[in-house]
Amino acid sequence: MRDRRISESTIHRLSHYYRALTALEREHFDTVSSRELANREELTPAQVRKDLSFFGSFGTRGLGYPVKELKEKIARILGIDRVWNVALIGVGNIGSALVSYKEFARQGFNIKLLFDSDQRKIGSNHKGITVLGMDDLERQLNENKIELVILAVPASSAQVIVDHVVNCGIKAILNFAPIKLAVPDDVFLRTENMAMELEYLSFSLVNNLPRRSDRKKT
Amino acid sequence: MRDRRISESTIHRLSHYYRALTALEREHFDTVSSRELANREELTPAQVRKDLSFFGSFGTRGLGYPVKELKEKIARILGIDRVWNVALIGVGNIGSALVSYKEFARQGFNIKLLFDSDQRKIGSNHKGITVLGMDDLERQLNENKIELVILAVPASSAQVIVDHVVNCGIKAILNFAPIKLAVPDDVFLRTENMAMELEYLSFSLVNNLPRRSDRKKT
DNA sequence: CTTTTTTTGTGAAAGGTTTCACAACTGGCA
DNA sequence: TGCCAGTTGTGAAACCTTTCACAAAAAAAG
Ligand SMILES: NC(=O)c1ccc[n+]([C@@H]2O[C@H](COP(=O)([O-])OP(=O)(O)OC[C@H]3O[C@@H](n4cnc5c(N)ncnc54)[C@H](O)[C@@H]3O)[C@@H](O)[C@H]2O)c1
Ligand SMILES: NC(=O)c1ccc[n+]([C@@H]2O[C@H](COP(=O)([O-])OP(=O)(O)OC[C@H]3O[C@@H](n4cnc5c(N)ncnc54)[C@H](O)[C@@H]3O)[C@@H](O)[C@H]2O)c1
Repeated sequence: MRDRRISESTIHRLSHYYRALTALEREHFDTVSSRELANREELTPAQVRKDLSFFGSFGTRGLGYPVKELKEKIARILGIDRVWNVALIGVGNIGSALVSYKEFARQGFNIKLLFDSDQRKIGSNHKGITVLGMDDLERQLNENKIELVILAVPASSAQVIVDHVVNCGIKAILNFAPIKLAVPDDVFLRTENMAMELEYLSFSLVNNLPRRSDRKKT
Repeated sequence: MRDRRISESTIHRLSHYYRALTALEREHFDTVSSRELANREELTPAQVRKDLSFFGSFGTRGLGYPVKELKEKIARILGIDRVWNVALIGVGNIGSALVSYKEFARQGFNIKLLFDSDQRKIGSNHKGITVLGMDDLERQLNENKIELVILAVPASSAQVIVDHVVNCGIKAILNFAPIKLAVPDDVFLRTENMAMELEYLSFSLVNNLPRRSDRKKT
């Protein structure tokens, strides 16, 4: 954690390394070389070493990286060595799918509260969590120490709700509505856009690109 | 469509332009400047002009770009000026959410077939589409001229199914399982990884990055 | 204990993307 | 008709990311 401005690509690759290390741990590897780690996620050894070098020296020359330790270090860097309290707003098609997504819980993202504006949904139960109404938003977010909000509402309501959420002091939002949302500079916002991925595939098909590419700009 | 190798970032930005142009059309604008287009999607005017210049000269100096025409041109480039027949495999939490996703249909991605291996799901109906069993896969994909497959099955079965799908001649796959899948070089594969986006937010929070960034590498 | 093998960590080079800056062109107006 | 304001299209520059290549270090072999 020196002076640097770490690139988004590097951070995304850390997520890949974390996933590969989880598998390696399960397979009882004690150490792993940059080459093996790279192979598992379709990257290059040099990239692995360069990425890790931004954060310190974790390996042993001639031997490689200690699997368990490196995994913990990366978890630390990514901030997933702890539990994050998450609220999800909009318990519709995609919202209710996300509530059941085990990967989130496994990485420490604990969906603790659900909100919806639909009277028929308020009070209903999803995976043991009761859906709350929007009027209670601010108090509930505070009382439950929510730090992260997932937005799964229609595009037409998204900006209004983001404003509200930001007003409650939330600094990180994952948005699923396919729309550009405005937030203050100190709020982190990421937007998942699945249609965009399909469009990329469609472009690839009609242009018959010479080489496929998985993952989105690492 | 000259000689070039268009970057992934440029393609993703074309999707953004398309979205902005759709809105501009609805608002009855006839022309739009690179500045206005850039503002709407939080990009720079120079980038808009550079991106478009890879594909031709669509604007008029002193005036800007014709909204309707540019939108059509971009649809053409992205390959969304036609209907793509899509099959979805794995009608679980996320799979059934995706069936209801209107944005896909709106952009010409027509989810025509649903598959699942679960006996209880086979024969059931989602948005008017009957879920089929996996043994019928090859014949159905061929008969229905499916060109694109969405995979929403557990990570543990994903590779086996991809192999099967590739064997049926499918050249484009959108995968939701958080796992690295192997496909031949002539098959386009994209993997949506939502946990990765949350991890990026978590990293941002603990490292208090100086500036937020929406969208994934443009 | 010495040599060989392996593999990291990292400057430097190469490659790629974004931004700059301005000539060239268009439309409108006098 | 000539001039002005506006805006594109695009080389060149600046910036950023990836790959290369190798010295340094450690482990393994002899
Ligand atoms: N369905 C998908 O697979 C999918 C995929 C990607 C993105 N998205 C996007 O996710 C969003 C939700 O999609 P969906 O298919 O789940 O729609 P949906 O209509 O099923 O769900 C939206 C939910 O938000 C609630 N809601 C509406 N206005 C609200 C408000 N002001 N405050 C609180 N809750 C409110 C509704 O009651 C509903 O439960 C949309 O923006 C959509 O474009 C959906
Ligand atoms: N739930 C989410 O919000 C979410 C989000 C992102 C990614 N994902 C990923 O998407 C995938 C599906 O997640 P889910 O929550 O919908 O799980 P799920 O268990 O609800 O659905 C999986 C479906 O796949 C079917 N299936 C299993 N094996 C199959 C096979 N061999 N052939 C055909 N169908 C088969 C199952 O019958 C089930 O209907 C997982 O890989 C998950 O990690 C889920």
